[in-house]
Amino acid sequence: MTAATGDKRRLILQAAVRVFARQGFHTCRVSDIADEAQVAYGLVYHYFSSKEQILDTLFLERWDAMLEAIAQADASQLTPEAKLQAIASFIVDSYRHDPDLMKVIVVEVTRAANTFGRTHIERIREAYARIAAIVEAAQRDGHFRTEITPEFAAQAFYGCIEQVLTGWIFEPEPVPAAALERAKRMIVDTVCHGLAAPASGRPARPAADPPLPTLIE
Amino acid sequence: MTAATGDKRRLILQAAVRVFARQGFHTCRVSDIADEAQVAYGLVYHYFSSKEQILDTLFLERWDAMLEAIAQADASQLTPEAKLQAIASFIVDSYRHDPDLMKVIVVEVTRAANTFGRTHIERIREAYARIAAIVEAAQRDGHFRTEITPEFAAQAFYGCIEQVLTGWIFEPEPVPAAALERAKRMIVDTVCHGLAAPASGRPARPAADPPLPTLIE
Amino acid sequence: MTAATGDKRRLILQAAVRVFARQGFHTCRVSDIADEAQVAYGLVYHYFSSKEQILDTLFLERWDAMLEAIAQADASQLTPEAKLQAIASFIVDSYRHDPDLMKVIVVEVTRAANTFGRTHIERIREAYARIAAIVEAAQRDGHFRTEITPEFAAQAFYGCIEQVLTGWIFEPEPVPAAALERAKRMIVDTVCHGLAAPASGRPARPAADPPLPTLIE
Amino acid sequence: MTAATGDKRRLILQAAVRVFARQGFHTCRVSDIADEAQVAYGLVYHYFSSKEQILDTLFLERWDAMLEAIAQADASQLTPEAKLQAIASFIVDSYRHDPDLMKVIVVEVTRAANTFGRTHIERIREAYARIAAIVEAAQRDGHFRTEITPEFAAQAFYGCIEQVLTGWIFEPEPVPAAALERAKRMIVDTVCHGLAAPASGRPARPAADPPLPTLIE
DNA sequence: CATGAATGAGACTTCATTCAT
DNA sequence: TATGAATGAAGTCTCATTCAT
Repeated sequence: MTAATGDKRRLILQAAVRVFARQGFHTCRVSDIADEAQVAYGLVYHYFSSKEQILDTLFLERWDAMLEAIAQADASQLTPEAKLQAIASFIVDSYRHDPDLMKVIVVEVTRAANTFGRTHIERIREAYARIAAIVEAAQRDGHFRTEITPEFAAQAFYGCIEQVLTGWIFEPEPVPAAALERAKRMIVDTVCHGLAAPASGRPARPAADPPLPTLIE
Repeated sequence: MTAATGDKRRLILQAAVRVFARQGFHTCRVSDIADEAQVAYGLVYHYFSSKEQILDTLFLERWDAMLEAIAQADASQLTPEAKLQAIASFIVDSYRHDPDLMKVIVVEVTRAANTFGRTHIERIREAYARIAAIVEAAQRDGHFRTEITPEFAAQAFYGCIEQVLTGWIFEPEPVPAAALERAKRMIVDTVCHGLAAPASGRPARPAADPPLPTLIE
Repeated sequence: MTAATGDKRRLILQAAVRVFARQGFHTCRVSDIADEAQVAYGLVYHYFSSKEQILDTLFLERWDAMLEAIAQADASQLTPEAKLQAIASFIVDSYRHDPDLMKVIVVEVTRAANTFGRTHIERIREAYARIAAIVEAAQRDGHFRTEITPEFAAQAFYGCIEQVLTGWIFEPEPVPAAALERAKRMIVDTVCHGLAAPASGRPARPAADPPLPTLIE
Repeated sequence: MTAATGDKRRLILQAAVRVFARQGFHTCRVSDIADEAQVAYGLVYHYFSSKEQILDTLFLERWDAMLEAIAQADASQLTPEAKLQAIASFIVDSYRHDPDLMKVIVVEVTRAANTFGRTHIERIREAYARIAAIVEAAQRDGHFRTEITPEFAAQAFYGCIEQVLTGWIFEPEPVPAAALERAKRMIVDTVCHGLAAPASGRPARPAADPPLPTLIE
């Protein structure tokens, strides 16, 4: 007996992660995936109906885990800031655990406004909505201020994380674990407390917004 | 004779923006661009050596304008927060002025880690570096606190903006001007002052970081 | 144990008839046959060496029955017209008994001039030859006139039948039994006595063949 | 200037006729057509959207010519028998003019009950209907007897012709012109006057239809 | 400058067939 | 017998790019 059923299927998925990460979804060929998995070309189509479906499968598996993580954070007894910390940690740890997979998800799905992003937009927005719900609750109980709408706050928080991931993705060398840990803290620190020095106080919103010069021709 | 030289060239570039925005770079055909521009197929190759070069041209034109805008902001006498405000405004106004172009740049270039993003990585990082320089100066003169590294701060700031843009990009309907204006302020407000209510004070960094449960299997 | 040996083999053949009839030989997959027969994929190849061989088997089984029927008709004491009637009846009854099988034979074999028709051409012509032999004998004993060559007469007779079958094959609904019976009679009536009204007499072959306008450019 | 526009398009159509006739639609490759036409592979797809569309084009062009020929025959002042003669002549002459094209139409379309035959069934039936109309008119004015329904008569007539064509199609050698001419006459003679010797008279329909032995098991 | 027909390499997908169990 | 995973050759269609006019 060789191995469990679905053995090769998992092999193909893992190979696809490496190939998509290395070459990009549009640039790689199905044969690249088969070669990487060391299986016959046709076997890819035995398990998946198309190249797209492989990516869909990868995304959905991982994204559902993230939705679950956000839900768990939300359901916890932590402070709002700690909840965001838990989410940021989950995503960063996901990256640590499988950087290629996170690269694929960020590069090929969540930003692919014309292809997979469009396909999975509902699932993606579900994550933002759950983060926004955490913020909204925090505003109600006074932990967070109300000038920032929850939806915007969720975008800022998630955008901050994704940008950090993007930075790592572009790095040629693996990112040291310490940098990952530092990023976890800085993400939440920045989003919760801002860049401004506390001394400077909150400028209580500039009395008159300085008319910013539009630099567009 | 009809118009100035380069007339058709500009027509093709503008058509490419619309087509790339609508269908995506990889999904569209050169003939789609020619059709959209209402010029002959071959003329596209008279002005550009490849489909890639069209996107390169679009990106470089716009990105250089952004680098210039950041430089201008940095060189100004504004407070650090106002400088960031100027940059955010520039980008949001760029979106208002030509949403398709910004969509193309964000979707097809700055996140395309395997293709154009890789090609233009130096130019892209130049923007982050310039923002980081603004933050660094602000830290030196006490406006900004030093717990957040300038590089990280730049990522957070730009990531926040790009996420907001991404949200708009995914919207089926045009975003109202008021929403754009509101976003400009919220971006800077969030990044500079954070989500936390001032009453809650800066938690002075939790004495002991709560060991966050890693949800990775 | 369930049933006799070759049980599954027969199951596969019957399933193949339905699948070939429904989808056509070229358009169906071997897996479609296995699914229809509710047997494992590999079992098809246990009993048959290829998809082609399944069709060959189906054709040969049925066609030999037809050759036998023609031979029986020929050997009988019936009048020539009754012999043709017996053959027409046999074919029509074959259709009634298993329309799918007849459809497969007509559509996939007897007209498939480049594939199976070519392969089985000898067997197919054997049928025409036997019909021609009946006509020839009828001409010798004065029942049939000699202006029509026996070979041509056989083609006309068989072609008439096959066209009627083809019409039924294209029908979406099953053909009522009464229509089948009517067709049996009309086929022989037409081929033996023609469309012309008896009053009009045989025009003794037009003295001068009117030069028919060739409509080919 | 080389040649008229559509030059290559016509070249491809003609090559397709030869290739479809030689190898069959399902068995040939698009590259075979391109090779036969001595044009680049891609040019085939410049003019036709698929291999299927090439066959559709060939069929429709020719079939419409046939419908027109039938209409012309019907509109003429000829006797019913001469009208059928004109139609048979047209089809036989079509075969003489381009045997490959007729082979393709008969083999790949009019009998392809699951593929092209189904697609073009309406157009095909239009031909039968027009022939039936001729027969019906002949019945009304007493030229043709009424025991055979016009629809059946049309099937018999057309089936007879198609069977003759099929015989030629299976011949390895070109059919001599004399054989074509002979066939034209025999087709109409058979269908109009039948095989039975005139002496034998019309058997006034057998008083009691002899119960024909069903040879089906 | 402008046109669009022509080229052909390349990629996805299908599916008949084999084979280990 | 029976199963269905595994194989890989083959074919359709796409489309960036070239080129003759």
